[in-house]
Amino acid sequence: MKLDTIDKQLLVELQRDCKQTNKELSAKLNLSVTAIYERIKKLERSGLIQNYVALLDKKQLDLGFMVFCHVKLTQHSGKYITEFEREAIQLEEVLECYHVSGEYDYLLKVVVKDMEHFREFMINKLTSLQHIGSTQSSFSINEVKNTTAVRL
Amino acid sequence: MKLDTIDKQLLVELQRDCKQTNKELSAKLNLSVTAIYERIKKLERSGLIQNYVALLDKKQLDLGFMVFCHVKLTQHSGKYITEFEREAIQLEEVLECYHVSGEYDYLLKVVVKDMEHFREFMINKLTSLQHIGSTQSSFSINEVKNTTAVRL
DNA sequence: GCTGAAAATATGCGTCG
DNA sequence: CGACGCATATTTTCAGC
Repeated sequence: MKLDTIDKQLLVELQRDCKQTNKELSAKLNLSVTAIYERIKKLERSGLIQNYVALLDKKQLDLGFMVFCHVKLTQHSGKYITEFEREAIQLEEVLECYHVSGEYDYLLKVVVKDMEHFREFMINKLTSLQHIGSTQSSFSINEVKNTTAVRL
Repeated sequence: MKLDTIDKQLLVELQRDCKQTNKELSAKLNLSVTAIYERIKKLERSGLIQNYVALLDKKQLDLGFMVFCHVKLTQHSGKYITEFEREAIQLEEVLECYHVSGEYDYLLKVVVKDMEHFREFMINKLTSLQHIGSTQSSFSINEVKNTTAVRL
């Protein structure tokens, strides 16, 4: 889909705060409420806007402990990869999972309450997955930047 | 803030789709529209709901190339750390940046169009930051899971 | 893309358990 | 205190141009 300057401004705004009313957006972008409405619907239909979500404060939910787990599989056949991925997706502590290049096969972003819970996760969930070779974990000491908004 | 079962269900729903109407939510949770409204306002006021955002399809925006950059600083004094972080935050290609434990000091999630653009980013932006020692990059081969929603 | 009206929703209030 | 129903302010959504 081809985007003009107004579409891009609109996406910048919606990535920042998707609960703004069309009226507010129309004032910012100097367009009528209907024009804003039509543009947003078009962006939604095209799939460019995937969904609208609420972002929560993980600290308040006792999920302030973030760990990046690098995972190596024992073998790399298609069957092993598919099986590992199917199981990894199910783990609620795993917010993100990427098949990556380099020494390790996967990079996982894991969110738990504290070290105790991470230990539980490692023992009972991650290392008991099929085909897991070795893992290496890095703990987040400080979240310097974390945004879902991309440049336009 | 103390959350009961209904609050948790509400947060599950809002993490999935924050554009649902209070009417839809009231049907799902068997509560009145007003009760849903009051609960959401309370969750917003407490800061537990941080914000509402639109998530976009990066592929369609020509940002389908994701790279994880592990960064080592030349020194680790407070001054160097602060300076690196202040500069890293500014980079639009960097969606996330964490100070982490382990061999490398930082883990960055970088989003660009393709390898060419990543090369540009490395040469002109990342490696020209102050106090950068070495870096090691892993390319995302496959995004297996990527969610913003946490368990409740 | 705009204006203007209709339908749906959000929001504030008084009241009840 | 928190849930409810009702009344009204706002917003969304849809014609017609």
